[in-house]
Amino acid sequence: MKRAFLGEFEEVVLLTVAVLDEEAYGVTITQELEQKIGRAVGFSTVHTTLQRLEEKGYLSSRMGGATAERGGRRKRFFMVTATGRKALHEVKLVRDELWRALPPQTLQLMGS
Amino acid sequence: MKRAFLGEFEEVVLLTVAVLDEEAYGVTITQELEQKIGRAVGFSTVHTTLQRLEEKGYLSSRMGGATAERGGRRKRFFMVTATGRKALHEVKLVRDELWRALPPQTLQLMGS
DNA sequence: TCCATTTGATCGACATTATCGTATAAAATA
DNA sequence: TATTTTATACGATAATGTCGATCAAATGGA
Repeated sequence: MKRAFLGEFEEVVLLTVAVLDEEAYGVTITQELEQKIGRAVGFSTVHTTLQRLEEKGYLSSRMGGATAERGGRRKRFFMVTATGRKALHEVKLVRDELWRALPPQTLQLMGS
Repeated sequence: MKRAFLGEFEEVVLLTVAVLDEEAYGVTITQELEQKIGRAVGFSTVHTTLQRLEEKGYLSSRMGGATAERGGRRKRFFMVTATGRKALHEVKLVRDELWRALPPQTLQLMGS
């Protein structure tokens, strides 16, 4: 494939990282995501996607330091890059454009 | 996978069918799609996706009759089903919600 | 010190989607 | 009925989506 663009799940994960801002790492991302999309997803699913998004340059990450919590491995925090923001913006523009072009009666049937 | 939801490309194809309303078949869908998303896609790509969307119940189709045109095979027209409309609506709600939750400074960086 | 517990990240594998290139079908017309 | 035109169907491969299982690091006690 030549594409290497944003997949459907990749997009919501990227958005979720953006929403969490400074507090985005595996666990919080998974929780917020589940809450927003209304279904459960495995940690590994999210991690895999985060890794791919980083490879594509849409995310960057850094390891966090020790905290006051009980214990546990260090967190890897994620941040959306400028490229990532651009990609999000672009797909939104395309969809908004399509939604605007929908026939009125179709919109009505969806009650939105 | 248990999911079988709307993929990213499937979503724009479904939206395009909705936009074209009565005139949605392979060729017109491909053209409209290319125009909206700003890149070329093969007919076969679109056809494959249409078929999957129909299998999932998001689209229904019927064969068109003869026309006054030069010649050529009959067209298969597509229509979005109620289920399809619902799916479109739902993914939109999720994304809109996420966009609303973005921190202001992130939005600002995107200039939207 | 060192081990159990806690919290997260990483690996490997497989299912589903995205995408092409090529082949095939059907309609009109010469 | 052969040819041209317009479209759909098929087969194959790469990218994404999704898990289950494993590994890593930090901390509090024994």
